[in-house]
Amino acid sequence: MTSATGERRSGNGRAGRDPYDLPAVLDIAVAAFNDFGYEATSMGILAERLGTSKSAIYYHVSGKEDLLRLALDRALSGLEGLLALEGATTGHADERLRFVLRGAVRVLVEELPYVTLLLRLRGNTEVERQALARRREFDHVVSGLVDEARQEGTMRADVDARTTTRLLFGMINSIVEWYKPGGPITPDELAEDVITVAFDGLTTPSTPE
Amino acid sequence: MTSATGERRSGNGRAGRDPYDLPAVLDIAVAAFNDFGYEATSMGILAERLGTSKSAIYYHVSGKEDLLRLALDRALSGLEGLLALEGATTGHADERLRFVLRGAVRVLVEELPYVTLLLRLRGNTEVERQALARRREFDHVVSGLVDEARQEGTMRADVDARTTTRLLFGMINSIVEWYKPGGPITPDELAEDVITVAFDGLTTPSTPE
DNA sequence: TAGAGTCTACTGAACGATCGGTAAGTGCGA
DNA sequence: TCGCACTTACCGATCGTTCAGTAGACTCTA
Repeated sequence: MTSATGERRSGNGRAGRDPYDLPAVLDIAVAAFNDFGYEATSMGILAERLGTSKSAIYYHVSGKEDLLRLALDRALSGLEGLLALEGATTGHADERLRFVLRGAVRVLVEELPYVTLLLRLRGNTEVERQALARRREFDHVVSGLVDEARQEGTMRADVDARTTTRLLFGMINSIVEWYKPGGPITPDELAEDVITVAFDGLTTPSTPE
Repeated sequence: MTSATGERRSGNGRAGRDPYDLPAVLDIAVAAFNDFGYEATSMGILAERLGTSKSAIYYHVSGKEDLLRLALDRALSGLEGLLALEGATTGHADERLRFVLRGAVRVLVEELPYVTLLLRLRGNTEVERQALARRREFDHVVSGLVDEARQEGTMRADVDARTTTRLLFGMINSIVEWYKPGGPITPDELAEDVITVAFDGLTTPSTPE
């Protein structure tokens, strides 16, 4: 028997297992959403993974969409918080951009399942559309940093600005599809690699002779 | 009334509309799968988009999963065909890699909805898992090219090879999420931009003085 | 300290809606 | 008359959700 929060401790109403709190339910729900996709995850298999009944979930949240809303808010809060930090608001655009990109990698890794869910949205429901709007706003701010860095002259201007931003995000966002925390590469190394590849490219650096 | 294949031409059994053939059904199905997600797309709304009944779809395909299988096969065939071309098999690794990346962008744009569907798979069913296996095999071959280019010395070796490949694919695959054919940027320009950003990075090139 | 009542955290059965898919019938051009 | 390309009607299964009930820990009163 695998229990998420340790052994039975009594104190609850029913069976011999710790009662779930909302964060624990959310963790397991988001993991399932990422495994199967949100739509393909039924409340039934969610209950199975939690080791409870379907209806028990409704004690903690008001429904399936509520789980999604809570999860997306967590991911978006992490990203939005990043933009409020000092490193993102002061200094040269080039430095601010690097700060935000490093930070984005950090948030992405720290909140991996939540950001993964966010990045796979399709916008079917109102909850999803609102989350997508917040995500676009984040993208928009970073896009502004790219523009500034180009005007500063530190960033190449022979590639369209929008294309640049999108390729940049494509690279970073792809991390959720393959990065495994606890693996051989640390989050800091990952952020460093992203900055290196993004700014300097894959070609062997020409050493001054 | 919007009709995909022109105006009514008679000749069918029931209503006054051209009969669908399989490719036409597939096109509309894949578009719907991409709009809502495969699981979230019901045969009912698929029929609605086709302007027919649910059961009419079953005249053309054996079921929902069959539509998915046909669509994924089309995307994968495009990518696999690319690896068989001469430019992908002869020459320096660096040149072959650039050829394949350019080609990947081309296939991605030409078969945009189909590749989009492929890149969003979660592996819930056997059909999806087999498609993912073929996709991994494609990735594996390109990954080999990256390895060769590093050994040739043309590609930087201070970033982990797997990480390099994944960031590269992340950048390219992200194209399906934002590229709109018929927009201001042509597929050739897009491929060129990808190669530029990937190999030379975003930093302003230092002009020899 | 007994007993009544309250609260938390569920259980199990059932709901109407919708799912993918099937069966049988049919208008119409060849 | 044949058969292509559908049609309407319907199937059992599963969906997210609701509801009444309840075991056990806790609090309050006498």
